[in-house]
Formats: sequence, structure tokens, C-alpha cells
Amino acid sequence: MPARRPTRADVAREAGTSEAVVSYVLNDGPRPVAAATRKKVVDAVAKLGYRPNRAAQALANGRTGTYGLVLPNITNAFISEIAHAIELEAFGSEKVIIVGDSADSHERELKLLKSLVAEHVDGIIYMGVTERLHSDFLREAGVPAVIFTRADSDGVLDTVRIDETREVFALTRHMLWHGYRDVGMLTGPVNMSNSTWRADGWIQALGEANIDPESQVVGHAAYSRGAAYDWTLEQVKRHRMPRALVTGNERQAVGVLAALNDCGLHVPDDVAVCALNGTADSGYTIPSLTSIRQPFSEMAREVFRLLDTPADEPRKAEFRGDLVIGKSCGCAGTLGMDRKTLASWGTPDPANLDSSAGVAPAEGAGTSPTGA
Amino acid sequence: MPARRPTRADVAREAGTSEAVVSYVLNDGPRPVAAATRKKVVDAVAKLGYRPNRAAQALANGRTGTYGLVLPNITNAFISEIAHAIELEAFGSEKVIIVGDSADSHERELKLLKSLVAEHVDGIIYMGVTERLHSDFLREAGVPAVIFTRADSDGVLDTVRIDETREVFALTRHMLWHGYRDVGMLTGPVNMSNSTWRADGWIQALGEANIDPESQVVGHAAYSRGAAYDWTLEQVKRHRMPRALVTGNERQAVGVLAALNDCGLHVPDDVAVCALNGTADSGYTIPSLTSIRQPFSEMAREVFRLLDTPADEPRKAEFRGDLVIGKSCGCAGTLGMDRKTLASWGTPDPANLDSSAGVAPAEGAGTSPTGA
DNA sequence: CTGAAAGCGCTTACAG
DNA sequence: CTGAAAGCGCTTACAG
Repeated sequence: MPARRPTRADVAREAGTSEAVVSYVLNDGPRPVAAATRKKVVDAVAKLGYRPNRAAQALANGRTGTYGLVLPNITNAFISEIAHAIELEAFGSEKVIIVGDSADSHERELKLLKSLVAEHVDGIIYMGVTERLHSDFLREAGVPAVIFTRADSDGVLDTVRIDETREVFALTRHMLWHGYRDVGMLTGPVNMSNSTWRADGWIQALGEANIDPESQVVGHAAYSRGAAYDWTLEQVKRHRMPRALVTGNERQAVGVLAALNDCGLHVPDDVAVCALNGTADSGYTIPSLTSIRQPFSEMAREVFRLLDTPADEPRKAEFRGDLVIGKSCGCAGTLGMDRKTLASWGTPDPANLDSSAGVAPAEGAGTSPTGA
Repeated sequence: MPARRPTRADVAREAGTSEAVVSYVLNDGPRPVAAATRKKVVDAVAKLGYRPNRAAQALANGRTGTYGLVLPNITNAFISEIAHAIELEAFGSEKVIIVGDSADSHERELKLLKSLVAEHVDGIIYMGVTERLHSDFLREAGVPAVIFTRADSDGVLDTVRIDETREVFALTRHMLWHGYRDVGMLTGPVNMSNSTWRADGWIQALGEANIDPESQVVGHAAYSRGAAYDWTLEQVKRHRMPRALVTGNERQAVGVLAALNDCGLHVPDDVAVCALNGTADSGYTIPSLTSIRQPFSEMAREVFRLLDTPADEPRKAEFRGDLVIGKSCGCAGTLGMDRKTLASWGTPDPANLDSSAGVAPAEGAGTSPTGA
């Protein structure tokens, strides 16, 4: 029996009260309700299996309880982990997430944004395909929006992110701690500012170790496996592959590992590798990948806090990444984490989603294994 | 100026017509509108940047234009590729997707389903955490729903999937074509029916080649990297690793590759590997992975066709997988695809999302490279 | 503490 | 071809 779904009127009839009282009970206000009346309503709701029509609620009170999540491409592991964290956080507070996958298209992204505005979402979580964000559009639309894991070049929207320079600095420091003196960097395309920010961290760490960055290899390539693969092949062919390499993201690292393997080079013995923005996949690369991970669960919590408490001035929430040790950097034995630990690192247990903060492993800060 | 968003009344005023006419123009019906009037409305809409409030539309006509997508865990590459395909297909027809990530929890899954029903979605695309689906709940709720890439044990809902037995048969046949006579299978947990269905394909292929399945290795493990890793370690330790191995999914294959590497074994020279349900990630494993891929784009199209044309009897749409050749099976040179081709295989170009069908590479069906 | 009533922004018969 | 009006299922002042 595909019976019509019960409405508030049905509940009122069943409970023998008015429709207003049903709302007062369900919303816990704005008027008080006698305990006895409340019980009648609660029972009627249970009996009929009533759930308020969200479209009607949205129309009546202006809030939809729905949020938009716009991402460049959900098939990227880094990005699907973001979607996962946002989903988990939203679920806890009865929020609904509409996901928009831009499929790496800047104009598609704008269409998605427009559609979300028409949908009257309560907020938008936005990770752009490129650095050119549609901030003005969002600003004018008047929707609360926060930029996730990226900077807002226009400086008009809230951002939740890490300090990429600082994190690459920590990552490079770890490579130097291993004793490598020939540490190169593969960062993003020359025309992107975050390529520069990431390279800056590497430069600072080299500087601290009295190594001239000018004497080291710096590469620029798209943040993709394919581009990093090509770049690596080229470096090997020209005998320009450094002893250790810091990459701009996990996808680049995966491309580097594949290329080195195809060239018959061994990681970490011939070339040590590490990356910014690792994911659970880092646990099962060959060898497992040392990387900086972002604390997505906590960041997701902050996102909704910002979205639900609009402010006049754009706010910038900054988080610290965590260095998660695999074998690709040269760490081994007890220092490097085993594959399963690495893969599940930071993953909240769905059983208790409230206390989901992962424990950061200590950064091996003792003496260097290779001297120096 | 966070100006109030324009409503239909604003458009009517601006165009100098009634509100009804505005709707007639926007919806292309149900009443005809004179060309001149139409133009005035269209201009007013453009000038004000008007977009209908979807909550109001949903309340008035009963349809939300919103669909729910419930998935076990979006961080799994196979699953994020599904989400991607569904997103692309929905975008083309102005549909909005609410994503629910069950985070591998069966009860969380039910809560998500309930929330989608309250949301009055026009349809639900459902991939369960386990084989026990909440089909009865969906049936009673009266929401159109289709089970994606899985069977419906209760047989009451539409399904869109591949024939797993048939696909593993093709995959195993490819391994036999290579000349391997010692071909094992790692499938899912013993208590899952799809573990059996997958193993059946392997059994049939061996039978066709006059090899007794009883004489070969069959393993059961969770469809995860970690479980497959452990299983492989155990097999190697007990000197029970077969010359060639067919795995139940890509995650298992990744775990197998990692374990073999950690044991100092080489793929494909020591052990050849292939998997059902590969993804773009197969292009960058070490070595690249030979796998069967599912035609998600076409399957997504069928999903919406079913959702939008409800029927009394449950329908079963079945698709063919595609064998995509990497190096892990032993194919090399021109037979094995290069990493980038493998990774981008079947990926629709966002520029022309309408004609997005990938071209299936021919299955190398000639004579075997190793004789036999 | 309870209820009759206006209003949210649309769709769509129905009358002109 | 055009428009006044009822109704979708809620929220929330306002009056009792």
C-alpha cells in the first residue's frame, strides 16, 4: 500500500489537538506544551511514523537544513576523504549534504554553485577547481560559505585550512633529519600560488640546514599522477633525480613512485619520497608513503561552526597537519608505521562519531639514523 | 547588500504580467504564452537574476528534483567513482544529489534512508554496507529506489549491476590465456553470496580449461586491503602462493601487491595478479593492475531512467564489464596499456558529458604468449 | 497552556 | 492568451 505520507494534520487528528501544538512539541517551542498533551502528540507521531516534510519547513521558516558541498572531483582520494569527514559531521547534527562534483570544470563549478543558491541551502562548503574562486557570486548571493583547504584569493569568504608552508617545512625537516643533503622538491604548476607556498616551506627548511635551495632540484608539474610520472621519467633520463624528494601532494607522489619503479629505481634506497596531503591510500603504496595528513574531522567541525554563526568579517581558521610515517622516507622498523595503522590513521570509528579526533604519532625527533 | 532574493512576484511586477504567466513561461506550460509576453518575462528573469525557490516548487508539485545516493563509504575508490558517475548524469538533467555516507555502518545506513524519505526525494540510489538491505523499509515508504552494483536479496527493488560470475569468468580466462595453469582465487568472506558468485566464474573458467578447481588455491577474506595483505603473507609463509591470482576486487589486489612486495616477490614474474572492479587507481599501482571495470556512466543513465519511470515489478538491468589490461597479469608492450591510458580509461570528458561512453579495448584473444 | 489564522513561494485547475 | 484563487505542509506571531 503506497499510502500517502502522513502530514501534521493527521498527527493532530490522531492526538486530538491542534496542528500548532504538534509543531510546538516537535520543535520544542516557541510555546510551552503540557506534559500530558505532549505525550499524546509524541505517541501519535510514533504511531503514524510521521516525519515533517522538509520542503514545507524550508518554505515556512526560511532554513532548509541543507548544505552544499562543491568539490573539484570526488574520485581524488584526498577529496573523497574530505567528503567523508563533512558527511560524518553533518550526520551528527541532522544536516543534509548536497554534493556537487565539478568534474574539474570551472564553469560547471559555477553552475553547481548557482543551483545550490536556488536550492536555498543554509551554507556552502567550497573547494574550487582552480584558484579563481567564484567568491563574488557567493558574496552577492548572501549565502554563508567557507572555502575548504584553500585560500580565498579575494579575501571575502571564511577559510578553513592548514598553513601549507609550515607543513612542508616540517616534512622537509624530516627528510633532512634522515641525513639526506640532496633534497629536491616537486611542487605544483608555476602559475598557482599554492605551488609557491609549498616550495617556500621546503626553502625554509633547507635554509635552516644551511643548504642552498638554488643548488637543489625544484620541479613544477600539475598535481596529478600523470604529470609527476612524466616529470620523474625526465629527471631520471637527465640524471637529475635527487636523493630525496618532497612532493606537493599524494597524487604526485604516487606518480613518482610508479615512474621510479618503471625505471628500476628503488624507494627509499635510491630515492626517498614523501608528500603533503596524504590519505589512507598512503598505507598501501609501494613502499608505504610518508606524508602530512590534514585533520579533516576537526576541520569539518569548524566548518559548520562558521557556517552556523555568520559574521561580517571573513574568518580564517588554521589547523596543524600531522606527519604520518611510512617507509618511503627511509624510516623502518618501529619508526615507520605498519600499513594498516597508516591506512586507518585518523579514521573516526563510526561507532562513536562524537570523539573522533585521531592521535598524532610523535615526530621522530631524536638523532638521525644516518648520522649528520 | 544582502538583498532578499527575488521571488516570482518580483518578476511579475517587473514584467508587468501576472505571477501565473511567469510560471507558464518558466515551466513551458501548462498554458501557452504569447511570444511578446514571454519575452518580457524572460527579460525580467534575466534582469533580476531570478531562480525559483525549490522548496516552494517541491511543496506545490510534490516533486523535489532531488535524489538520494546512499553509499557504504565514499573513501573507497570504487565507490567514489560511482558517486562521480551519478553526479555527472544528474547534473545533465538538473537533478540534485544528496549523498549519504554510511561509514560502513548498517544502522547509520537506515537512518540515512529515513532522512531521505523525510526529505521527499524523488528517488534513492542505494548501495548497501552489507547484503542485508533495508528493502522492506524502502518498499513501504513508497520511494522509487534502485540497488546499484548489488543484488537485491529480497527481490523487491530494481537493480543495476553486472553479472559478477560472467565477468570473473572472462578475467580468469585471460589469466589462462597467458598460459598459467596454477591459477588461484582470492574472493570475499565465506558468508557473502557475491563471494560465491565471483568464485563461480573462476571455477567455470578453470573447468573450461580442464583444470580441477579442487587442486587450486581459493582464499576468503574481507574485500579490503588489510585482509588481503594478511592472507597473502600467510600464503607465502606456507608456500601456498599460486603462480597467478584472481582477486575479488581492487582493494584486495592492492593488498596482495603490497604484501608480495614486502615479501620480496615480483609481479608478474613470480605471481601474476588481476582483479574484478578496478578503478582509475589501477593505472598507478606497482605494477599497473589488470582488471574488469564497470561502465558506470551508462549504468548511471539507466539508474535515472528506472527511477523516473516507476513500475510494478522489480526490474533487473545488467551490464557488461570491460577487461582493461595493465602489466600485473603479464601483458606487456603494446598489449598492456600505458599508465595514463589505464588511469583515464572510461573517464568521460567533462567538456562533452553527453557522449561519454568509453571505448572498450579489445581483449587480446590471439595465441598465448607463453605457449600452451 | 492552546488554537485559529496569516504567510512562506510556488503550481495548476478554472474562469474569463 | 491571461489572471484571480485555492492549495501544498509547515512556522509563528497573536488572541484567548
